[in-house]
Amino acid sequence: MATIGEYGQKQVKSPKGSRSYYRCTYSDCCAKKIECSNDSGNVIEIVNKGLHSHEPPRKSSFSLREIRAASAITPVSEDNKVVRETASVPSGSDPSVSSKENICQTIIERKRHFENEAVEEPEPKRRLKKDNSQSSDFVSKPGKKHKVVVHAAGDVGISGDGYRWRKYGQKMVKGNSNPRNYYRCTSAGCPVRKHIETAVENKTAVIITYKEVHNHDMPVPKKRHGPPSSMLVAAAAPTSMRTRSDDQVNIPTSSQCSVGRENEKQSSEALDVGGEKVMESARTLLSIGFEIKQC
DNA sequence: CGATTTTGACCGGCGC
DNA sequence: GCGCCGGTCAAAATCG
Ligand SMILES: [Zn+2]
Repeated sequence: MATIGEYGQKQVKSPKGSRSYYRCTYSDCCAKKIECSNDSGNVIEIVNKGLHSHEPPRKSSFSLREIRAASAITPVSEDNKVVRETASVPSGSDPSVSSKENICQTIIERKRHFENEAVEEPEPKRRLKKDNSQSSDFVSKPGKKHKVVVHAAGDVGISGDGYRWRKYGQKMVKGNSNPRNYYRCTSAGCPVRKHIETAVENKTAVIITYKEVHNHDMPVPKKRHGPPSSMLVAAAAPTSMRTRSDDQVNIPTSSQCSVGRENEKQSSEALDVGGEKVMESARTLLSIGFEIKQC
């Protein structure tokens, strides 16, 4: 789907056939050309997309990424920013497995709790056809675990878990105008994956979904020269979110410039799937959403 | 020059 | 069985 369409393609099976794909070298230019050739070498189809809206090649001393970000035609750029911030923040829960387990347990508890509760389906406007995918998914999902999304506000410190992540994909998901980013732990043999997506509404909110658990120590201890002992356990603080179901945790500190939009509490709270067995075998899902205030 | 991002293509599942 | 959709791959580009 992407910005325009990606209808979902399937054919073009054999990677053999010449499928030359050209793109304008200009980073900001969307012009693309695709040449589809048959095995015989004859060009069957040529697709030209986009228009060259730029002057002839020229050297740009600015990094392309910055230019892209600067373009900021859509609010998507914010997302990138968020991601970057995420990667830079240290703090992390305890590297030990126990802490993670704790967190998982907490999530599960919440999930169950909400399961009984009514499912909120705001959808003020737009999408009235069969786009009830969200609600329908939740309801109809019988024995499917997957997805435990908890919306909890917290300190930005949580965003950085201290691990190195390599982005391996980005996709637009239905029902959300913001793209979802896919990350994977850079450590070899570590199956941990992470999805980050901006909330449907309230671009300042981000939903992070962790999958699996790390089987290695933190590769990025380079932060403080001091002894890395005694971390801030309060960051995750699974116990902190007990009792009150709707922890409207507002950002205590670091919530400085709210820019144009004020702090909408909004609170999407938790939504999840109706799964009986949440964690199956070695599969552990953990999703945490939190709000980020950026200047 | 290696690590990481970018991005279209591809795959497999599921709903209709 | 087709089409939609979420997730992943991998080559090129880019960063550090
Ligand atoms: Zn890892």
